[in-house]
Amino acid sequence: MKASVVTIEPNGLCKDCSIREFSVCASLDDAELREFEHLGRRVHFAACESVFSEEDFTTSFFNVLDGVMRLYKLLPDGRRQIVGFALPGDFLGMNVSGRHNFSADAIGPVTVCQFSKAPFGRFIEERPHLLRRINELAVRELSQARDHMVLLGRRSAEEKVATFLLGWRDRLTPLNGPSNIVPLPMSRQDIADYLGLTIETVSRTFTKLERDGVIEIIHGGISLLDAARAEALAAA
Amino acid sequence: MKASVVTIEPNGLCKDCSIREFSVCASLDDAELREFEHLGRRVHFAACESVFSEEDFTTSFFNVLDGVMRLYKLLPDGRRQIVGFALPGDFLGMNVSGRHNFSADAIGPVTVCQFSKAPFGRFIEERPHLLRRINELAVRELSQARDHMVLLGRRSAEEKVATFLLGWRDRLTPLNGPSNIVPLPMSRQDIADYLGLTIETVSRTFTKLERDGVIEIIHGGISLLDAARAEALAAA
DNA sequence: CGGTACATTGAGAGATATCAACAGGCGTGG
DNA sequence: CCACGCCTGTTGATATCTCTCAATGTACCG
Repeated sequence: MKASVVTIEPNGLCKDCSIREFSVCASLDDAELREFEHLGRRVHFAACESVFSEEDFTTSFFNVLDGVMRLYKLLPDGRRQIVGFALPGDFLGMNVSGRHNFSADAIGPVTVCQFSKAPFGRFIEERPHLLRRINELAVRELSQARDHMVLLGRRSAEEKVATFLLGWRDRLTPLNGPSNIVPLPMSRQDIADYLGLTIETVSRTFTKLERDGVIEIIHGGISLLDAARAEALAAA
Repeated sequence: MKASVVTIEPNGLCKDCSIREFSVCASLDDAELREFEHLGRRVHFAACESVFSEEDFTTSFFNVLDGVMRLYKLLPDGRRQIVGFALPGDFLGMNVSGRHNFSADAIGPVTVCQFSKAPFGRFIEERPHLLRRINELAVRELSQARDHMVLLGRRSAEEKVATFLLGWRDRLTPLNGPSNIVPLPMSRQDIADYLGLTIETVSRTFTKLERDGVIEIIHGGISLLDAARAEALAAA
């Protein structure tokens, strides 16, 4: 959460954008895309930089192009709940109050496509299909949010960790292709704050899963040795 | 969660609808409203009836007119997480998969305005401002969902209960006007499943809050004696 | 009046948190 | 190139909060 010191570079072309099909822009045709290109600018963030903070006035929307971000809320006493991780293709900045309702920072180096609120709003105004796409993303997020509530409220530590690993693997699949190697760019503390646990419990649970032959802990992630058993532990 | 035995009555007029200003329909003008009237039908549900179930194919959208519903998800072993309570003005049925992603049943008698999916979809198609309104509701729900994640993942039992009581009071204010009497139409079990606690812990926490002079437990709800202290206990 | 469902209360158990020590990796600097 | 220190992660011992199991109480309804 360092101060924001970003680098901006000229936009690449939307049609070459690797994440276009996953993103809001998937709903735009070629002509619209060319117009759209002028609205966004590519911005880089270094590891641990803040992209925006809860309660900031929203001035931009962000489309994640590369890297991973943590999205979180803090209680006044410092307790933190990570409400999600943002991956390439994710769209951030929607709100009703004019303020962000969570904070976001880069976990590793991150590239985003940043859109100023007003011009982007005008662009949407005339393109209901883009609005429909945005709504679709919001509704999908809402569904994920509800799943996560179930996890936070009703699952044991082991179920939480197993569910997280499988869910994270599944989210990475469209980006990296299917694999049993699951990279975990976030820290144990991040995982703990995402799952509503402490760092120690996360660590112990990882170790237990490894002892049980479900995973192997490797540098920067885990290897999923027994996906079937992990599924069973996740309790659907 | 009884089988659905509903009664249907002819529609009243949208313009007389008491919850119109809180609802999706707030975005419609008089002419649209007259057309809109023909799309929805008023449907009643008795206490504990199921309105729809998770994994059901969505065939309708619902606008709650009267009563309270619990929205919940179940784990395979029966553990339940209530993901929200629906009040008059709430709009249900948005999804991306074509299936509901939670179950909904009436807590007491409930009246909804039910819209068949296809005609409603067509109506929206031509009215981007309605879509914008729906999107606004989705984004607001998303924000609430994230707040609830913080509660589930990072708050103590006492904080959870205090937060719930204050939040519930605030949600009722636009409907009933401000009051320190907070009706609780849902059971202790419902509250427990909403807060990620057991019924016993909820009961004990209520009792403790009463002993401490923060609330008084009354029939069908509580009286908020010391709102300031409750706010403090809720830890913002 | 009795029965049922819901709520409260109590005693004890258990899962996760807390507090504390230790290990390993990595970069820095001698 | 090695030594040191820092940061992250792991492991252990203990505490504590919430859950579980059980009993009792209370309101509603036939």
